[in-house]
Amino acid sequence: METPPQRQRPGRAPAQGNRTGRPRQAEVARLAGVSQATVSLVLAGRTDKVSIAPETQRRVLEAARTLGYVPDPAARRLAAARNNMLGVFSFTATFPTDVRHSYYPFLVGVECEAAEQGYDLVLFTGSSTGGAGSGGPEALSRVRLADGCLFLGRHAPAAELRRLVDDGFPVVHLGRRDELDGLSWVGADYISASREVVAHLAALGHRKIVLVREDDEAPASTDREHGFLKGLEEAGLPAGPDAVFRTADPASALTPDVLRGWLDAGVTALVAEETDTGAAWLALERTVAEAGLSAPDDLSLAVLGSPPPERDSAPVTGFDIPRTELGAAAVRMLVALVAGEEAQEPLVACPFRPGASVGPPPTPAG
Amino acid sequence: METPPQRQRPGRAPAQGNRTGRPRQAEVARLAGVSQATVSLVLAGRTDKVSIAPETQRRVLEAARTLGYVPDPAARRLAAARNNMLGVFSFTATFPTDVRHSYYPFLVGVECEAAEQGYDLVLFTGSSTGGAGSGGPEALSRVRLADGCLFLGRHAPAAELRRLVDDGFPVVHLGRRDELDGLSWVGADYISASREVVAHLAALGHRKIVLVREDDEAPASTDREHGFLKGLEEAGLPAGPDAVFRTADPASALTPDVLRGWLDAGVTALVAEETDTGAAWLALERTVAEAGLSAPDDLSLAVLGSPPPERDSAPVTGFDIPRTELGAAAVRMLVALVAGEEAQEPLVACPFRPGASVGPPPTPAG
DNA sequence: TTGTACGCGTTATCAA
DNA sequence: TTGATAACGCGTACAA
Repeated sequence: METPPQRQRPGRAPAQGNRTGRPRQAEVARLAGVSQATVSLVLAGRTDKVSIAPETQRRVLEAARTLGYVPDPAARRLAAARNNMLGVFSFTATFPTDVRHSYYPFLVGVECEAAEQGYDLVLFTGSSTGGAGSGGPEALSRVRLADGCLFLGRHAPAAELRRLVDDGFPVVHLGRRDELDGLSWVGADYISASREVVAHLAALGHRKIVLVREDDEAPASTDREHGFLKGLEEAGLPAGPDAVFRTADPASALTPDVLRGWLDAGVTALVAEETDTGAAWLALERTVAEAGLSAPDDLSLAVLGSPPPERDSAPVTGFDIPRTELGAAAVRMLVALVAGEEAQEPLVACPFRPGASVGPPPTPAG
Repeated sequence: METPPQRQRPGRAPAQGNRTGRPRQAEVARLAGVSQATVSLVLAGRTDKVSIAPETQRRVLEAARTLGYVPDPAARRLAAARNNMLGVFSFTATFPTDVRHSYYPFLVGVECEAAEQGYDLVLFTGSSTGGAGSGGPEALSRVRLADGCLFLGRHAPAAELRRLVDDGFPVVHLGRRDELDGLSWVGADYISASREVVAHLAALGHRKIVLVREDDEAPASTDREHGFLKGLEEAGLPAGPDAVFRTADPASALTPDVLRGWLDAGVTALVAEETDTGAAWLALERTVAEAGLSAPDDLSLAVLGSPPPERDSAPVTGFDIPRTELGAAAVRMLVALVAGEEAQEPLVACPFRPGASVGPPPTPAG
């Protein structure tokens, strides 16, 4: 074997060995006896738009196969602004110790739909863990490796998101997010679902219903209240301030006395919102038990969402949050944005879930 | 070579608006009144090696802050071959429906240690889901976006891994993997841990011990057998072929009759390997119950690993697999490789776990 | 101490 | 149909 002692000509003619040790299009081109541009065209499959001699195509493809050519994702993204990858950024630790609070169900849908759409997934871990660029604006900036990015969690910093959106980087937020205009999001239709729960109760004859909720300004909370009030209105029921019991600490504020006060006032059904912690529902459930009452005999109970899955008791009336479907919908929207299309319908319906905790109101005289 | 006066001056003076709408170093340079190279130096903090006027540095930093400059990860990777990100690739779905079979515990350690080391994490979903480049060699190639990559799962295709390794791309495999030389890996020290379990049994007085294992050539299985046999040897116990019961289907092959046969032959302790499915241990446990026996009175039982966590009965003697620590160790090794250093010790010790399923051998005559 | 020039690997636009 | 050539944004020898 004779390796002529050529001293590395700089630039022009690509030598056989490059920094990465892996063939680039230039090498393929040399082997196929064509130009690098032709290689790019053939490999990108754009042969219909520019039309290249079949024989040439064959040579290029074979050369690529021989050399084991694989495109460099970074270069692809840099040059074409696309590399067929979607980012997912979650602000809480992606792999929390407590699995219940994770975004697992969403991610199942995301992963599945991304594959369906022919995109690969790239997950970025949150800055909460104190990674490389935590704190700085760089933390969010790395998502630019992908063609677009999905954001999970309520606490996505507005400024950074704003920046991405303003730069025209495709972003979809999982969960309603109205204060940032221009930001696309998909979310569960808590309003309709909550209204439906109230309608169900009203249809059974309940005339006085109280909502127990936490003191939180998150859309997920306010949406539920809106839907609840709307449901009361539509059923012709009083929707005064007494209809909503709002407290920062349901566990201590929701005492058996409070509960009995409601019943004495004619309340026959209680509805609790569901949150990350499930505090409102858990407090309600516990207080009812402490007061020696039980649903649906003494009163009806419903939850605006799904109660923590750890209980194996009878199902509670409420609605299901279609987390997997939400993830999939988010991916579809992101793909649309990446393709330069308009974002579609952001709301995903929550199916009503009948349960054993709701019945007709008890007759007044027992 | 002179560039003739073309319209739309190429390169030289970067206009204010670029494709991404986001400032690049050139813009920062213009605002600070320096060259783009200076910006790069200052921003990279290499001011000690080239030494730049403090005043200049101040101007550059301020300009960068004013414009809200953030580096482009793709460009960074392309130019410098580094972007401070570590990849994680798992071949089974990253978010399986069945959480027990996931790599969750590993990932907890990986995420934590990556943050510790100042690296960001990028997760690539497996080709199993049928993503963009499933099947093709491109599936694995996208990991090149990161500085190095961690691979999870037994089924990482050898050819693709070989390619990455040959190209000098830093790769660490989670789990022993010897058939690919040059491939770095970290794994649990099943051999020592299994030996220790046998030593524990021998010290209690057991003289005849049988290992129940599946018919699998995975290192995780063979390592356990090696350690088991080594333990027998060191205790001066017979390590003949009878000492290992190997079957493709423990559930049907491990009958109460087989079990009684062992006891009649003087066997006083049984050891099962732990695998993904836990088939060997589950079969053993069930058969013992069916035979009307119980541990540790009638015989001693141990498992080479941790039994499925769903049981809330007494702890079984065996060893713990330090999954989280394994993830962390893998990250440390990967960081070393990325830095061009040698890979360190690949084995992580599995702590012995005392349990209630092991005791002294029953006295022959009851 | 700072600026010039080039390369990283790909896509895209033109002439030829 | 194909082949130069220019970006894409950043890092870095080397020259000034």
